[in-house]
Amino acid sequence: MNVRVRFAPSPTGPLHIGGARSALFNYLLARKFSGNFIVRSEDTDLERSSLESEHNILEALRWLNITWDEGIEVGGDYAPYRQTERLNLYREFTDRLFQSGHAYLCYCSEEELEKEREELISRGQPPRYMGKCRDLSATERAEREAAGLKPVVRFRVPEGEQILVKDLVRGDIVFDSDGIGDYVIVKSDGIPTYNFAVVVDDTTMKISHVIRGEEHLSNTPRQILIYQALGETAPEFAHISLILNTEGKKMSKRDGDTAVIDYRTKGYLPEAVVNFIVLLGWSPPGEEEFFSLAELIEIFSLDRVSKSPAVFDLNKLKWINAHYLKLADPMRIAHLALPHLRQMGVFAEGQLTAEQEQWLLDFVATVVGNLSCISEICDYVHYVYGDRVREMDEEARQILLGEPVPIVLDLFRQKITQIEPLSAETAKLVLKQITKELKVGGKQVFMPVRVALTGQMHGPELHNIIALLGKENVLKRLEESRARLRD
RNA sequence: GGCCCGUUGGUCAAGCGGCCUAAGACACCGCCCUUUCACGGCGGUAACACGGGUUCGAAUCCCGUACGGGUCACCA
Repeated sequence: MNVRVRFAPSPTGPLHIGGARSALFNYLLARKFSGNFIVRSEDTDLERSSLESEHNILEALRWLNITWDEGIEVGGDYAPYRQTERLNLYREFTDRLFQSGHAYLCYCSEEELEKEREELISRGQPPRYMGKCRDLSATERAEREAAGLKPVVRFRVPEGEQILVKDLVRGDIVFDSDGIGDYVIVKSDGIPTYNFAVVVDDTTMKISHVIRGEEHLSNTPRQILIYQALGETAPEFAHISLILNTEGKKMSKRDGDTAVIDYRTKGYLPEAVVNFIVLLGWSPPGEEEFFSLAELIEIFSLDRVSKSPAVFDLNKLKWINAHYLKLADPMRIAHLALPHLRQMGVFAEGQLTAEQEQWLLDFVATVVGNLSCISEICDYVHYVYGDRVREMDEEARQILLGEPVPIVLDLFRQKITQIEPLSAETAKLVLKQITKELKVGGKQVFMPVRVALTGQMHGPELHNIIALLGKENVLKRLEESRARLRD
């Protein structure tokens, strides 16, 4: 069987984590079985849909390296791939449903429907449409038309039927058709609703597997009913669990960091985000946890997808990202870090000089092991850039008050002044010589120099700091610390 | 409220009736390495929601209860 899967977001906001995971699972399955992955747009909500959101979603997918064979911007045999461009098709299918008696026009007003809903709830019944317009006669319809009422099209839900949803991750689920009221399939403005359009699209695009979020599970029987009315076979379904925030609620825009693209600007690597996302709700067969997209295609399978919801754990994402950061080409990290450093004023706009480029590369190399995302590099700038020493805390001051400190710092200044050229290697040598000449422990040398230079007791490798700072800044910082000591 | 889904450590999760005195990972804590932070290495704390069955035997199967979630739109 030819595997054809799709990701069909509604372009009403940026791509969020949950959507990215649905897209990823679909993509993985398509690649695994040499099938097709389709991306389309469910933009029938004219109010909230925007091209901007659509762009954002596609951009985020591309960033994650989730590519599609058919769909928006790439085209394909089943184009168009935007629902608002497929209106004629939906009309055809609506006609088919009218002809077979599965659909009818409904003229009920919003107020009427609201009243009905309230009554049902107060009687302890599920709110649903009870079928008032089900069997309107031709004259009754004409009356309402004459009164200027705009009808919607409703689907006639059969009575007393059991609807079986065979779900690839949750097993068989049975729904009772009596719990479902006749629902709207075409709005009064002629635009189809989701439940109808999705069926028309999936069936005409020959979709074989529908992998989507759990929130669609209770919609599935409605859709199956339409497949049956149309005489089409429904695809296989797989409903994956929701992704929750730390409070255990469904992740929503309000939680902030839900937009995938934000992770790019914060300096997460796409391979890390993919690796993290796939581990939410899917578990690998072995103990290895790091996977490339290519490896995931090999080993991914729906039967290791979890039924229970997963909480988004930023700690784990950071850890995974740190891992990929260490593996990545320093040049790549440098380029990604550049905008952050420009923002901090370390670099002006425009082309870097060869010297600056080298400095950037060295900087990245000395701190990349400590980063869990690239924007954190900003926290390290003060160590290695500029001639001013950072405000120091009491503990650090104490270090400078130590007995042999002036001698150590003096000797250090002398040697630094003389050394040519000043590099990480020569700086290392200088430090070593001082411990030898003064016959003191390493800590007696390193700590005072570190504090005098950075104001901090912690930080990157000292010799790298010295080299990155450069002779001039080192001497200025030394002078500043000495002045402070005298106060 | 009806229907539907879910419930293993703080988090992600393995587990598909005996291998479970429940794996692994993140986080946390400790130790080692080290001039510092980190990286790395080693170790530790910590869980089968509850109650009934079924079975020689249940985290695993069944039924209830509780809790969480989804859905019931002219949103998708």
